[in-house]
Amino acid sequence: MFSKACEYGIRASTYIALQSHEGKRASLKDIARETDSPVAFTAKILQQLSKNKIIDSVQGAAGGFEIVKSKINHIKLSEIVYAIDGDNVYMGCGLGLEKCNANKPCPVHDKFVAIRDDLRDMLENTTLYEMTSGLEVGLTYLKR
Amino acid sequence: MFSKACEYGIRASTYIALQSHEGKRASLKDIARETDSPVAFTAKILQQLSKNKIIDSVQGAAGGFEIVKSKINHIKLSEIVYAIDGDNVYMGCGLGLEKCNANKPCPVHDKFVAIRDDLRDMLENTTLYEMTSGLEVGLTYLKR
DNA sequence: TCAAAATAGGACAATTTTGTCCTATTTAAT
DNA sequence: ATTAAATAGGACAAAATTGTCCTATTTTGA
Ligand code: FES
Ligand code: FES
Repeated sequence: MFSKACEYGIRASTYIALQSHEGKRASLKDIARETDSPVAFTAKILQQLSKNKIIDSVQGAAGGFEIVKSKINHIKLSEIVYAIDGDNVYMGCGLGLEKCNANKPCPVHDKFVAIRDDLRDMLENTTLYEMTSGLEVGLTYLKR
Repeated sequence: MFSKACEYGIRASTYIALQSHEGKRASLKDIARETDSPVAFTAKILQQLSKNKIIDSVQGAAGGFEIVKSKINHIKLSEIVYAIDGDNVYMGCGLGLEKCNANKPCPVHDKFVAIRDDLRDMLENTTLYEMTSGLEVGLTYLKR
């Protein structure tokens, strides 16, 4: 569904949101540990998210990554997915034809678009805040 | 969503079904041309589908690939996807945790499972026959 | 000022996926 | 029988994705 990079990116963003909500800055090491992700690879992804203004990075000792509190409620999964995986999730054809196109649809077009739209809706309606709410009370997990 | 191999596999199977329905056997060359897929790579995928009893292959001159007419109506997309991509579509976690697990769910579990189940339903309820019906009348396409 | 701790970023390596090429085998037609 | 046309399958190559390593830079705090 999503690339590994995107999966790591969502998990990392969620953890950063969780920490930021408590006023804590998250270090790369912590993020990688708490999301069970490879450290250096995660670093690259965080750079990408930072360039896309989804997270903020602070260099230097006591630096790390954070998300402005007021944004946690507004950042949607769709933004993260788009920043890392691009628009394939939203525009791709289920059978791999060059872009989905209703004017020359593949045989699964109608059924596929319905599912893809549900997925888009889901991503556009799920905020980082929503992602963190179950974590705090031990209802959901970012690693096992 | 699906791997390239799987996309090619679905397109190839659909074309073979279309030809078999008219009593014609499809050659690798024709299949690759009519689905705009790389010939040798498609050959490997057809072998896989053949081993999984989804299509039949006939060696020798005038050989090719075909699907028993009575099966066209019964072969579901889910079987093709499973034969090529395995069970990741059905069991995978949206955030990449080792297998989806409702007892230790990731933060998108509930929403993701709903979409994944819709996708599964779609694949399990779409037959090759249904895939071909629009092709014959020029309503849908296997390439552009 | 200096050392330590952290991110930034370039270069590289490993793995997986995608794709090609060549030879063997099978079958039909001559 | 021989040849031609087709799939089977192994070995290999290319490309994309995933992951590592090292150095530079930034910042804090002693
Ligand atoms: S054309 Fe294939 S999904 Fe729209
Ligand atoms: S645990 Fe992640 S989707 Fe079910």
